[in-house]
Amino acid sequence: MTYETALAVLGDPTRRQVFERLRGGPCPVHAIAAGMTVSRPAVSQHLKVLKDAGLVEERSEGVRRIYSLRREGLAELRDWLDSFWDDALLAFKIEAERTHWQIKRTRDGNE
Amino acid sequence: MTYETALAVLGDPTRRQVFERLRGGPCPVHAIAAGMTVSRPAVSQHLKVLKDAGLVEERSEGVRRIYSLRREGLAELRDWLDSFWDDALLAFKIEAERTHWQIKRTRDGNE
DNA sequence: CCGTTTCGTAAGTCATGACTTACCGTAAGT
DNA sequence: ACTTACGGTAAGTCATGACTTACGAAACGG
Repeated sequence: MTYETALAVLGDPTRRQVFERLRGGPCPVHAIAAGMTVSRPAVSQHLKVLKDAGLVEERSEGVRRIYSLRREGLAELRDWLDSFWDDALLAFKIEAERTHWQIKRTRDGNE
Repeated sequence: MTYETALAVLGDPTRRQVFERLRGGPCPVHAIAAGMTVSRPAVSQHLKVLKDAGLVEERSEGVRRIYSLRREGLAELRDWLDSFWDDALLAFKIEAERTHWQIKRTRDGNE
């Protein structure tokens, strides 16, 4: 989805914990909940939010629902982050063209 | 600071709006609030949170407080995001352990 | 000086959403 | 068929935090 959604969804610590739990690989719900302090329904609810945000995908295996990470869901967020550094480069270039001063700066911004 | 903080802080839409407003360059508080629907104190409060998270920095100019973006505050979050792809690469590498592939994702900006 | 601009903080309100327990359907084992 | 494991959904509670207005302090202009 959008980077806004990803940020809002991953902003919650518990939900992030669920998300990171899946870095180890696909996992059924009860196994995710086992390592956490909150109840299993709470985990289910977080998984639904994560799924709606495209950060996680679900597959059925009998009575189990196996959830796994969906890294593409993070792509927009990553691009958004990168664009901030593009901003810095752009501003740097404009500034360099506008003024002929010698510029000694760090890569991150003004000082 | 940590990527957890960055995610929690940027999770709020209004706060993100304040943050993105600063992409255009340093800005005093009243000017930020001018383009928004919420009150000026609300903006101040968001700026405080952003500053505590290291995402923004403040400088005084007379009676004005000029806020500007602090891109380093995003670095940890970006690294965290990248690490997800590292996960994928690692798993892939293990999978293809017999063939000696060189996989590389290029990105500038690393200090 | 005195009024204005700028901004942070205090105090209080209110909605959102993260939990809980309870319940239901479904699949599998015996 | 009965029992158990698994997990989604409903309903209700409760705390967090995002707002508001009101106020005080600091710099500046007239």
